[in-house]
Amino acid sequence: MPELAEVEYHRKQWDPFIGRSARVAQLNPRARIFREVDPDHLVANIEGRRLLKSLRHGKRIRFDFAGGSRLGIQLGMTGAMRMADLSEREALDRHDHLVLETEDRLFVFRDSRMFGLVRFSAKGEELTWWPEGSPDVGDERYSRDFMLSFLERRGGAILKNVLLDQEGFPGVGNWMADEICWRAEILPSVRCRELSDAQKESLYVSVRAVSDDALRVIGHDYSTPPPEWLFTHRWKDGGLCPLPRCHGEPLVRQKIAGRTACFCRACQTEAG
DNA sequence: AACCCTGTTATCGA
DNA sequence: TTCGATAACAGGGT
Repeated sequence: MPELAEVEYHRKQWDPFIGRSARVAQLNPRARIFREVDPDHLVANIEGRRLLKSLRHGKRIRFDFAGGSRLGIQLGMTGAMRMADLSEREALDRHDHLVLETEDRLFVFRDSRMFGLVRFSAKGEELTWWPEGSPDVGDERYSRDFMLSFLERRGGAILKNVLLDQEGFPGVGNWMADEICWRAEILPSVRCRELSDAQKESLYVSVRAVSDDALRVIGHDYSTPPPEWLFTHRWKDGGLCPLPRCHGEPLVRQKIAGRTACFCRACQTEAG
């Protein structure tokens, strides 16, 4: 389920862990999420070390432990972080692939489909999996120039596809991409090089606005977004555009660039 | 029972 | 090179 704001919410679920150390209570080394790490190495360098802080970049989470160990978590389609009471130790799910236990809590990473990923770097090992120095879309330092040069580089590609590219729009997923296009009043099927300057400006403003709104509402406590967002209507059969200007045009669902896109034919246009 | 999925990567061919 | 379509991953919801 997770993109930018959902990932932020999941990251915070382990906040009570900060300042404490844990032992690994459950880890299935054959689970696919460990395909890029050596589980023994990970365990040896995490157990007994205090968690110092957590960070997020786009859809990636990072936990920094005392002694220089860094644990990376990517939630994939179905990943979830949670805190649980010690009493739940006997009731763990078969998809709870990584469970850390402090003196009074369990901290669980669950992922049923296992499209998620665990990464790890001990002290001195290179952080190849963490993007440094390129702000994600939820960061106010995410700049116009960065977005514009990425759009230029991918000029021949379909906008929806480019919005989903984590290199250019770190954190954007399927619903955010649709929400961004809808707020910018641009059809998701346009080629990037067809966008006018005004549309590109509108796109940038929408990227930042959707990211900030999502972090504020969903990232804060997983609230349901208000009906003013496309979000609330996009999966409903017979969903109507909530913008007053088109008087409730039926929303269209269509596969674009391999993913289901949802848009309003009246509000969103091709050319600027 | 068939079909869907808020993600990512590899591969093929245009 | 760049892009899009497709499959694959593996499970659960409708």
